[in-house]
Parts: sequence; structure tokens; C-alpha cells
Amino acid sequence: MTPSNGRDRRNGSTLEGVATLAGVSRATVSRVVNGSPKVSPEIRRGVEAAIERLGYVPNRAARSLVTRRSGSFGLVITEPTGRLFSDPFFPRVLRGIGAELTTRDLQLVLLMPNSPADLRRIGDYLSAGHVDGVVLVSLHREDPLPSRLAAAGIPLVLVGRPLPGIEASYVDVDNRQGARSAVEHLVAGGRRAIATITGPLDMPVGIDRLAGYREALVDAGLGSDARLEATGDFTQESGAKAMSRLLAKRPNLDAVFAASDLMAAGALSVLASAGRQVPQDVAIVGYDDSPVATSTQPPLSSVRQPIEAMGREVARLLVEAVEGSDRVQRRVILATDLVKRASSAGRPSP
Amino acid sequence: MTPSNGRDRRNGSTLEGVATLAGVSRATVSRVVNGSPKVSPEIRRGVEAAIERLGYVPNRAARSLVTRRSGSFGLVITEPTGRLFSDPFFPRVLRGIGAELTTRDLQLVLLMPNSPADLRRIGDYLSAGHVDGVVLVSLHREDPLPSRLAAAGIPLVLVGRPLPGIEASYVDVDNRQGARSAVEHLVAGGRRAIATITGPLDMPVGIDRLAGYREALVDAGLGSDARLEATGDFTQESGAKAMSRLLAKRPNLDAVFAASDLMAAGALSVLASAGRQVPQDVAIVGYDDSPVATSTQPPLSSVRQPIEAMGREVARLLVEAVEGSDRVQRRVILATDLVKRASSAGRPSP
DNA sequence: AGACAGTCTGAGAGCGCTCTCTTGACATGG
DNA sequence: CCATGTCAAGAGAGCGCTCTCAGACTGTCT
Repeated sequence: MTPSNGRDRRNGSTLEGVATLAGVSRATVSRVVNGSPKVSPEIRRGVEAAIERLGYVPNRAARSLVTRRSGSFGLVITEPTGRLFSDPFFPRVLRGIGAELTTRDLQLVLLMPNSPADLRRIGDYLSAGHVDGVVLVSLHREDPLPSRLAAAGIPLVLVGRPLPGIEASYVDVDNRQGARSAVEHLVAGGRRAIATITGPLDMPVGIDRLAGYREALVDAGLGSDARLEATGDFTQESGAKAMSRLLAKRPNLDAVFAASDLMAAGALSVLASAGRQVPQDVAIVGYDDSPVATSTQPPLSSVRQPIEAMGREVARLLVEAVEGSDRVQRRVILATDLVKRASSAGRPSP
Repeated sequence: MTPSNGRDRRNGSTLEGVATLAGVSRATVSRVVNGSPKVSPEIRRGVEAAIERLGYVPNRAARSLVTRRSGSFGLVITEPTGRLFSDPFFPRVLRGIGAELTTRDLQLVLLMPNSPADLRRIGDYLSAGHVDGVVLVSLHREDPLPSRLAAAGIPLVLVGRPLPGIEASYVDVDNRQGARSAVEHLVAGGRRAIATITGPLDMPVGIDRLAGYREALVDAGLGSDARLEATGDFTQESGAKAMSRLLAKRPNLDAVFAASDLMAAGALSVLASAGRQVPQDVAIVGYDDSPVATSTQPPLSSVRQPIEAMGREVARLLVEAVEGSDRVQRRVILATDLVKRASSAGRPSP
């Protein structure tokens, strides 16, 4: 009987094989493969040639068995295919993380619980140490994962600041500053009655962007006014509704800062049907600099976030946490960038 | 010196530990863990109790080392964050695949090459047998992966029918039939000059939907007319441009079948500015049943695709391929579903 | 009663790798 | 000339698991 175990072995070569061909011991080949400095150049060359000839690739399982590292990170997405999926935020973060990990030869394992049962088994899987670290994308308030992982000693990094009460490293963009810059831009354009359409106020993103808006108003000596604030949920529809409410409450508003481009687009359509000219009568700035920003009429000014960079930062943090032994929590906040387009052009003349 | 290898062991328990506690051999515990039938009930219970008490979780690396299975599949996405990401197709497929794999305790490893170099190392990684199977999402014509994987004997399943010349198992939706059903519906609504805005004609999706459109016209005895066809690239903007061209070529058209909802939305805005009433003057049907379909004015009729089901099917096919030893190529085609909304309401009276 | 299936359990090898410890070769210093 | 140090290379154990094979029982048939 051949040693084929029911399934062909993709590549027969092992450390042993390489060692034999190169006329050295397994240990030496291992040193070469892992870039140990204590191998003489000539032997190194010989081993490398043998590796090349055999097309040798290390067996991750074997390595992992002894090093107790899996070489992979888990990415958990706890979101019912909602917002996270319809806007391109998520894929971009993913790409950033992926880019960083690929260069380091690390793998990303995707985990998407669909049920509490799934969540449990995913928790088991992660705490069993099958991954070296975990990224959590959209955290719900009483998600059991952070504490389970902490208990198991598995490094964790969150995408986006968590709600108070959850302690973990995270990477976020500076939502507050982003909102500020948008409002400051509107002020600079001569606007005085600046309204906002906020995101959900039980989410840090929603809270922070509103806070930035208020701060900027105060700084500009404009003070805040509850009639200038309406809450949305990031969708286009909610933006439209919020805009209608704002127009009812403060018909004389001359600018709107929307906490997402989709909401801004919704607002735009309501303004159009209300006969308000954008940007002449009402200026508007969105958030995310998503694809819709350029396809609206007029194109939307928007706050751009460095989302891929965020993903890369997440990966880097995780790698650091795995390699270092300290369990210090880190947070990285990335700056945003205001993209000016026609929707917020300044008043022709004051 | 403690045996802690620089890093804490999440869970000390091994087969050995469970065996000792239960007073049996490693082999017996292994049988219980793997559900072998040849274990007497009482011993099984004892072992299960021990497993429970120790919180034992099998070490995947060790298992994988001997079984030569990794318990994971690779998902390769070769797409420059384009269309695939802005429309929710991709996340939904992902979710479908994930759902199926989670119930089977298999892992999904995400791979997103950003450069030819990445692609090469991903190819190395996959052919080295680090995964049991591979899913390829959007395949480019001279992607080297299919042949490399075939050579390495790694099961492969594609999402979407590949271009001719590439041989592999795949799962797809019935684009042709989907397009047919849309056009048949327009015909049934009394439309006679039915135009189409196609997708890119170098992609199977684009080709198939156009073919379905033509077939339906022929079947209805309407024949086809090049002036009724315009090509887009699935984006809203391209849809708008295509609609303008169609209106120029055939001002008297009374219906449009667009190969994506985004293009339909673009077409809608052009029709509005051209003063054509939808659906009174021009009926329109989109494709994908994406979120935009319900937020346009009027809401879009659209062809719905069972995308999650597609993902699940992909996973199932892959599992089958890994477990079975035959290398037979399989294809699974899923039926679509026409969702009727206001945009394609029939003519009031003929 | 003895031979023989049949069933369950244990012993033990070995998967491919890392890593500590030891050996061996050579140079240096007393 | 031997003791000592340095550095490259090899020997060998062992990571946690699966799986074959052999052994210990039980029950059945002649």
C-alpha cells in the first residue's frame, strides 16, 4: 500500500528531504528557512538550492504545533448584513487588514456568526487559541467576546472606539475632528444657521460627530440649538426624513452637516423638492466620502476617512500585541480629511 | 524554568489529560471526540464528562498534521475594490459561504491580492496545501490560479460562470432566465419597444443577461434591434449615459431592461429629466434587487438572485469535492425571482 | 469444552517541525 | 602544549493528535 493517505500529498518535500539532498541536518535547514544568522554562507546556499529544487514549503501545521502560534488572526463581524455591508466601509477595512497581513505571511480567518449558537462556537474556537489574535468589527453592548478573549489571554483589537465599559485596544478615525472641520468649513463659507443630521446616538460614531459639530458651533460663537439637530440612522431614507423635520423646525437654516453621505443624499432630494438651491440657499457637507458623494447633484463635499490605513493599523497593532508580551492597551486615532465639492461652495457675496 | 513557551497556553488540556482523568487511553478519547461508533456508552459518558470538566478543545494543528487536512478553505478575491465591493453582492456570498462552513466547523481564510507579488505568494500558499479547497470570486481571463490549483490537486469552486477556456466547478444564478423573465414581464405589460442597458460584454453576466433579453424578444415575436441596446458597466453613471444614447437612437421606446439596479437608477434620472413618466411612458426593470431598488422613485421592479444560497452552494460543493475522491466538475445554477414594483406597472389600457 | 467470531480498548508509531543541548573544529592565550 | 572560548552543525526529544494493529473480553457454535 502506498503511503498516500486517501488524498494526494501536494508536495512531498519535507525538512528531512531537503536536509538529505543538501547533505545537512534537519536543524540546519530549519535555521535557513527561519533566517537564523548562524549558518555559514556556503551551507546556506546549498540548502537554498535544495529548497528551490524540491519546491519545499514548510508545513504550517507542524510548525504551529511546536511554536504554539497559528499564524492567523480571526476577524469577527457581528452585524446582520446591515449598514456595515451596504456601505463600503467594511470591505475597505478588510482590504487594509489583508494587505498588512499578506506581507507578513499571516492569514485572516473570517467569522460571521448568524446566531447565538454560532457566536458561542466562534467564542470557543477563538479562545481555544486557534488564532493568535482577534479583530472585532462592530461591537454590540453586551457582546461576550471581549471578556472571553481577555480571560483566554488572546490579543484583541477593535475597529472603532467601543462604548464605555469595554476595555480593549482599538483603532478609530477622529470623528469629532472630522465633524468639526466640516462645520468650520461651512462657517468659513458664511453660513450661520447650520443644522446637522446625526447618526444613531447610541453609537460612538454618532455621538462623536455630533460632539464635533457642537464644538465647532460654540467655537464660532454660534451656540447650539436643538431645532438644528435631527437624528438619522445613516441611511438615505432617514436623511430625507430628518431633513424634512429640520425644514419644519427651522425653515431659515442655511447649511446642513450630515453624518453620512447617504443621509446627505437623502437631504439633498428633500431640499430639491422644497425648492431650496444647493449650495446657494443651503450648503451641505456629508461624511465618508463614499461613491455616492460624487454622483449626487451637486456633488457632495464630504469628510474622508483613511479606512484602509485603519485596517493596516489594526493589523499592525495586533502583530505587536502578539509579539510583545506586555498587555498594554493601545489606541490609534487617525485624522480625517475634508473634500470640498460644489455642495458647500461659499455664498457668492455676504 | 516553567514550560511556558514565552506565551501562555490558553488551555492546558490535551487528549492525554482527558484520557488520564477518564481512566482510558488516548485512542478512546480520540474515538469519542471524533464520534466513532465503537465506544461503549458508559465509557463514552465518562470521557464526555472529563472533556467537559477540562474544557478540552482539540488542537487543530496536531490533528491537521496527521490528517493532512487543514479544515479551512481559501477565498480569493481578485478585484480592485471595484464594483464587487460597492454592491452588496460580495458580502452576501461571503455570508452564505460562512454560514455553511460554520456549521461544519470549517474555517474561511480570506485572501485579497493587491499586487502580482501578492498573487504569487497566495498561489504558493494555496498550492502548498494549507487549505483544503479554494473559492475564487471574480476571475480574470488569465488568472494563473485555476491551473496552478488544478496541478496541485486542490479542489476549486468558482462563484459565477467563468469565461470559456477555464475549466472548473462553479455556482451561478440563471442570468439568462432572469433576464428573460424581466423582459417577458414587460411584454406582458403591453410593451413593444423594449430596450436594454447591458453590463460589460466581456463578462459572462453581461453576456448572459443580454442573451436572455434577446431570446425573450424573439419568443415574443418582437425581434431584436441594435438601436435598442446600449452597453453600461453596472454603475449608475453608465446607466444614465446609456439611457441618453437609447433615447437618442430610439425616442419611441416604451420599456427598458437594465442589467443592474444601479444602471436602472441612472436611467430613471435621465428619463425624469427627459420628461418621460415611469411607468406610464416607459416601464423599467432592473436586476439584483439591491437596496436602491426600493429607494428610487418609483421603486424598481427587479430580478432577485438567491445570493446567500449561492454562497452556501459553493461551500457545499467544496466540501463534497474534498470528501469525495472523484475530480468531477460540477455546476450548480440557481433560479432567479422577479420582484414586481411600480416601475414596470402595465399600461393602463392598450 | 474448545474453537471462533465479534466487539471494544490500549499500545505505539509517526505526522513535520522547532529548539535545546551537545559535539566538533578551530583559534587564542597562558 | 593544553586549557579555554567561539561558532557552526547535528542529535534527539517532543508538540498533540490519528490510526493501525494487537490484545482482552464476551458470546456462539460445534
